[in-house]
Formats: sequence, structure tokens, C-alpha cells
Amino acid sequence: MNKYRSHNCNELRKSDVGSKVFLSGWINKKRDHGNLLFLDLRDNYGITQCIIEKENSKFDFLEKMQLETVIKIEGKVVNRSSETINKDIETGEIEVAIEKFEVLGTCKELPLPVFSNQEYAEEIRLKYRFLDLRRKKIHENIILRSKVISFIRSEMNKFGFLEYQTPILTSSSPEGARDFLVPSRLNPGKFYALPQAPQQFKQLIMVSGFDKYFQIAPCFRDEDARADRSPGEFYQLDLEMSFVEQEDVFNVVEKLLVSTFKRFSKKKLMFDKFPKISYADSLLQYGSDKPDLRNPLIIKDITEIFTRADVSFDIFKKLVKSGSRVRCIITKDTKDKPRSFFDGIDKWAKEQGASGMAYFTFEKDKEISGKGPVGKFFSKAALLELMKQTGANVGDSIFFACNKLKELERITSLARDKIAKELDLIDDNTFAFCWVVDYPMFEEDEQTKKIKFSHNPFSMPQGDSDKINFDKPLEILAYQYDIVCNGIELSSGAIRNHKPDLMYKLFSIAGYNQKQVDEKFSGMINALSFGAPPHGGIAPGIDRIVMLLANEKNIREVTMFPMNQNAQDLMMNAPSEVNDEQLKELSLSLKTKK
RNA sequence: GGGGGUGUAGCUCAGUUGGUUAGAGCGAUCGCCUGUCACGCGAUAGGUCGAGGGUUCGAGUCCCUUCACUCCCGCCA
Repeated sequence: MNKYRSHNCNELRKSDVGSKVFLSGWINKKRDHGNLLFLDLRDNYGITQCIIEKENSKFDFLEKMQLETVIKIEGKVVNRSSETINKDIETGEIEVAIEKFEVLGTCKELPLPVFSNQEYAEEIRLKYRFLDLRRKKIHENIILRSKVISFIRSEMNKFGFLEYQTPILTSSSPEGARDFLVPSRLNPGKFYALPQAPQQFKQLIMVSGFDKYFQIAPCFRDEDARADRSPGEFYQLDLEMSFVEQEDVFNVVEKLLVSTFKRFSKKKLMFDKFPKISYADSLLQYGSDKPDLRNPLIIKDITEIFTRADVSFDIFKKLVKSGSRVRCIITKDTKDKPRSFFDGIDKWAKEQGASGMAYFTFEKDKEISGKGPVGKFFSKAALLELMKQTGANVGDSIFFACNKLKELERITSLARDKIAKELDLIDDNTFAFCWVVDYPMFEEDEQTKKIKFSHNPFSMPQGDSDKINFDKPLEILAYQYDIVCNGIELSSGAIRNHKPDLMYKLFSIAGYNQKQVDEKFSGMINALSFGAPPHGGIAPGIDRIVMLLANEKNIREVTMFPMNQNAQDLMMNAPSEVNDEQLKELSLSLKTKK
């Protein structure tokens, strides 16, 4: 038995009554009755109520003790009478009668209370993160994160994957996010970059013949933060496999995510076998490549209707003639919804920067009619055709918008979400995973109109490499895929291009000549020409998985020591200035000096 | 880089149309209280109303500038 405790604060039960124990922990809460003091002692494991009476010579001293002081108490476990049992804590049937105690760590007046369910400003939570982390909810989130990570490690091992570390100091890459740079002392004027992901290394691990790799890998990207995106660093379950097709990667990841989510959440899984949706279909049906499949609403393209002579909705007809499209969302059996519901959506759409959402409800008295402000513009035949194309029935309503494709996708995607929330169609107690597949290899840069890689330049294009039509690069699809859960992008991956010739060809379309590719990706391209196996992988985001499991909307709630939005660590004061000596060693001088 | 929100006691917040001495709960300090588990009761202390400037007889409140935090857009293969 060690000198601090015989038991932890969640261990004592009725069967321990009568035994003498030592407990150490934090004073979570005191309830002072003047001649009788209740003191809740807390540690990582739980809470034990301790009591002391006036007769004890230590009473006055203990009565004055600050909350969050760390103490060791010595005493006897006693039974609680039935009416004083606390069912909310696991040790609630007993309490410890304090005989002696000792202060192990004093505590100043608290800048933020630990025992409270109040919300605090993040600034103060991050500055005193060690106090914040004592609080129940976040303490449990961090423990959950640890358990999820160990579970994933053990599952991956069971699947035959081995974990390998890859360098943290590596080279800057031209594609993707902004790099964090680290100046080299031994190589003046040169810089390392922190890896945005171990992308090239994991492929090199495959070329090195290791077959199945994984790593809980830190990734560093110098981009602006969001609620679900830490500035600076985050973690991925990075994995890669040799001699595999897309389907092999899917099988591993599906098994892993299903077992992880079933183990760590009570929510239902909508699919054990994740549906696959092509990128093109996803944009059409959901307006986004991150579809929330809990939402049953589907977007349909009804542009053709607006070319009919018996449709007189002239504003839309004119826009359609100049290249805009019309897309709609059907809501089931909404004929009795109040006018305010429909106008609310229209008003909301305008607030989102759209020109609004038109709507009407399909009604039938003797004949089909469209009830609503713009229903009158459609003939009976047009209405019937519209119902046929969209699957709408009498009593259903239609919301539609007209715009250029990209903007139309944006607004219908938002509307799909908004309408579903208004109608309460999304089951918050469900996880709906899906694969988004068949991403295009290239896309056109909106500003420069140049062709660029749409995702990962190392992805394998689909089809026989002899037969790919390189003259129409925007039509080339890649074996590139994403996992989406409840509208959140969890990860993306690909079957990689392991053929150097094909790689040069694809890079040339994106504007890199052979020499540039050799320079920028020397490690990779060199390796691929020495017998590279076909391989592929994926990298699910650990932080977002834990967010979903912990039901948190903010990534900082599942991160132990996060930085704030300006990428500062308020507790450690990072980043900080360095002295001239350090700069000199690194051959650096600062342009801006305060 | 741009847009929105917030900023008042250690913490969480209220503060009316611009009006005289800026409030509450929790916490702190002191006192009372032997069965609480958000214990209860009483008292006391605690404020550069984020900062600076302006309008006004008078500003927490209105205007301008600025700072911090946060959410979003851009960005993030």
C-alpha cells in the first residue's frame, strides 16, 4: 500500500464498511453545517463523501480549506442510513469518517470554478486549461479520446496492420495547405516543413515492402481555424495497404468504424455497409460532397420544365436560357403547413445571399393545381410532368431555386438542411456513414481558369491508362474517395498512382514539367521507378471521430491542450519571441521589430 | 484579408428612452447552523463598465477609432 491512498475515490462500497482507509484527492465541494462538515473528495475515478464533526480537533482547519486543495484523508468507512444514500455517485452508499488529514497541495482562489456546470469564456478556460480539464464533461471527453485511440490501435493490429513512425521534420511540399516551416541551423537559409500528412512517407513504406501500415499521425497545416478545425495540428488515423483495390480499403475502414462507433456510442448506425455515392450524384442530389444521409430530402434537377411553352414563369425561363439551372426539394405532405413556414424558408434563403426560394403545394380539387404565389405559372400538364419527374404527390410541396450551377448547389444544399430542420426530419440519435467515390482527377481554378489537381496529385486515374483521354482532363475520374458521417467529412483517401510515366503525364496537365516533378517529389518519383506495388489508403480524422462520439460541436472540447483561433497557446505562451542569439544561430533576421 | 456576435465584480450574467449612489447569483471573507449532496441563514469586501477619443449639462447606454475572444467566408490536396 502506498502512503497516499489505499483506495481511489470511486472504489469504496458497502462491503468496505468498518475498514480503515486513506484517500487522496481534490476537495470538490464542501457542505458546512457548522458542527458537521461534508466534504466531497474527487480524483480521476470518482467522488467519495467524507465527513468530520466538531469534536475532531482538525475540524476548524478543514472547514476553512479552499476548494480544489489536494488533501490526503485517513478515516473509517461508515454506512449511510437509507435516506441519506446518494444514488448519483457510485460510492453513494457509504461515506468516510475523517480521523486525520494532511494537505498535499494548496490552492489559491480559483479563476474559474471547477465544480459548476456553467459555461466559461474560452479565453479563461484555455489559460487555466489544467483547471478546466478537471471538470467532468471535458475530463470524460479526453478519457474517451484515449480509449478510442487505444481501441483503434488494437483493431488495426488485429487486421494485420503495424504502426510505423514517420519524420516530423521533412520537406515543404508545393501542393495543398500552407506549411509550418522550421529553419535549419546546419543548413543556413534552408527550412524543414512539418508534415501536412505523412502522405509520401506512407507510400514509401509500401514501396519498402511493409504491406500494411498505420499510424495515429500528427498533421500540421498552417491554415485558419474553424470550430471543427484546430489551427496548426490535428491527428489522423493514417493507413496504407499494398496490392489492394478500392474495395479492400473500404472493407477495413467500414469494419473499423462500425466497431468503434458501436463500442463508444449508444447512437444507432443507419448503415453497417456504407452506401457509395458518386461525387457527381452527391452534388446533384445533396448539393454537396458532404451529404448528411440522415436527412431524407433529395434535390432534383427540373431545368427542362422551364423550357416548356405551358410554363410562364418568365424570370426563371429567361435565366435558364442564359445557362442557369433550376433545382428543387419536395417536402412530403406539407399542404397544411402555415404560410409562415413557406415564407420563412424564402426569407431565410434571401438571408443566405440567394434570390429566395419559390414554392407551391400540389393540390387537387377536380384538377391538379399549384397552390402558392407562383403555382399559377404552371399548366396542369406541366404540373403533372413535374410530379412525375420529382415523385411528388398531391399534398406535397415543392421548393425551387434558379441559378448558375455552383451557386445553385450551394443554396439547395443549405436549403435541404434548413427545411429538414424545420420539419424535424433529422434523427439526432443516428450516425449515417457513406462513401463518396469517383472524384474528378482535375478541376478548373475559378480565378486563373487553369487545370489543377482537385484532390491528391498521387491518386490513380480510373480506367485503362492507355485509353484515358488526356485531352479532356476534367472528365478523368480518380480512385479517390471520402468518408462522410452526418454531413461531416471524416477522411479522404485514394488508390495511388504507382506508375511514374502516368504520374509525369498527369502532372504535365496540371502545369508541372518532368524536371519540376523530379525536384518537388524526388523521394516519391524515384521510389516508384524501383518496383512499386499497387497501393492505396485513407486517413480518417481522429479528432472528428471523437467529436462525433462525444457529441461535441467544437474540436477544442476533445483536445487536451488546444490553441485558440489565432493559433496561440494561452497557457504556455506560444508562439513566443526568441532572443537574438537563437536567431543568429539560425541565420535569421527579423524584418519587423517591436 | 472580409463579415457577424460578444466584452459590466474572481466566475456567469442583468442593466429600461442617455439621468443622480452600476445590480443579482455563484465564489471569497466573517458569523450562525449535526445529515447535506447546487445544504440553509445573516453580514462584509470586491468595478479603469475591454481601451482611447468624441457628442452632451450628464455616457455602461449614442458616435468614431482600436484591442481581445468567438462563429462564418476566403483558405484547408
